Amino acid sequence: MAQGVRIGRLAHDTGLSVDTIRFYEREGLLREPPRSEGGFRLYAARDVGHLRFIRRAQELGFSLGEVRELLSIQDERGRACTRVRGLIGQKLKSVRGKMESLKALEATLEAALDRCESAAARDACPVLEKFAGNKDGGCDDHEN
Amino acid sequence: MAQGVRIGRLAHDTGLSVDTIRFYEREGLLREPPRSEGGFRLYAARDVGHLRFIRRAQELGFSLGEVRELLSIQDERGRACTRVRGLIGQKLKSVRGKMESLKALEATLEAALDRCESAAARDACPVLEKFAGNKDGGCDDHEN
DNA sequence: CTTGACTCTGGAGCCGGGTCCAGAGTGTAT
DNA sequence: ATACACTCTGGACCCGGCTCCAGAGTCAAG
Repeated sequence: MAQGVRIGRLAHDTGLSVDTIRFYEREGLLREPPRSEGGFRLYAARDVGHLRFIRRAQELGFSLGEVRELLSIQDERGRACTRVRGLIGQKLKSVRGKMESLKALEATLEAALDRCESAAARDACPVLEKFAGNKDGGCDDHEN
Repeated sequence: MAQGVRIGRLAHDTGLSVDTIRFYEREGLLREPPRSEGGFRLYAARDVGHLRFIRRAQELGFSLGEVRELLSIQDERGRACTRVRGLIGQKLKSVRGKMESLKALEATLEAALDRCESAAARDACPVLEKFAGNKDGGCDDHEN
């Protein structure tokens, strides 16, 4: 076995499964590595970094398609930042939107909990009212 | 047609597709509505609110399974208050967890954006380098 | 040389969340 | 009475992101 580690080792080192790595290759996220005489994939150290990049980007909420785009951007250094900035800006916006909504939901759930704890929970359910924006009776009509 | 609107109208009013509404019914997210003589579903006004609830919860990142759970919480208000309280508490916890991660995500993205903005356009993109966390050359070794 | 772990390929399967379709029936406007 | 839009059912299909499998080949240790 000349240069490089086999896929199992790479999987172990990155915490991914062998299948996932091959899947990423098929999907064009990971270069096709050189092979051994017998056809085994032989990975270099940098592939670990590459896979970590993919995982990190994914954790940041980028889809595999977007990750592919980020990767392709790397090849066109120079112009890269403008586009990266755009992608990140978009993500940031959607993350902030989600946070807004979660904050509202948190408040709603807290209120519901308070209400529940102060016992008189036969009033209209604050969760439904807040969520459904349903003026005509809140939870009451759930007798299906 | 006696009481209620047909599915097309409901779809129009909620911005969902007819198929999606039937799908939600199959999945147990929407009650089975009464039918006309001929078998057409007849929806009441409250179903609009119900569907909006589902959409809103979904937008907040809840899976359909979780939405089903939220709906069941609503149905059990008053009675089973203990259980309701527990479920709401759980939800609150997970909402806070989600907010935590989104906050971290936001910080990361913001930092990335900052770095990006302060870099000269022809340097290697700092975001990509950071992402890769690759000490032996950052983005540079992407010759595939 | 044999054993046993590892890897190969191609393809199927899974989950979530829908979306589309055909063929038959319903409702209503003229 | 007839045209036309709408709705019904059941099932197939799609996408993303994996995961699993069989059957064949590879490699290193003993």
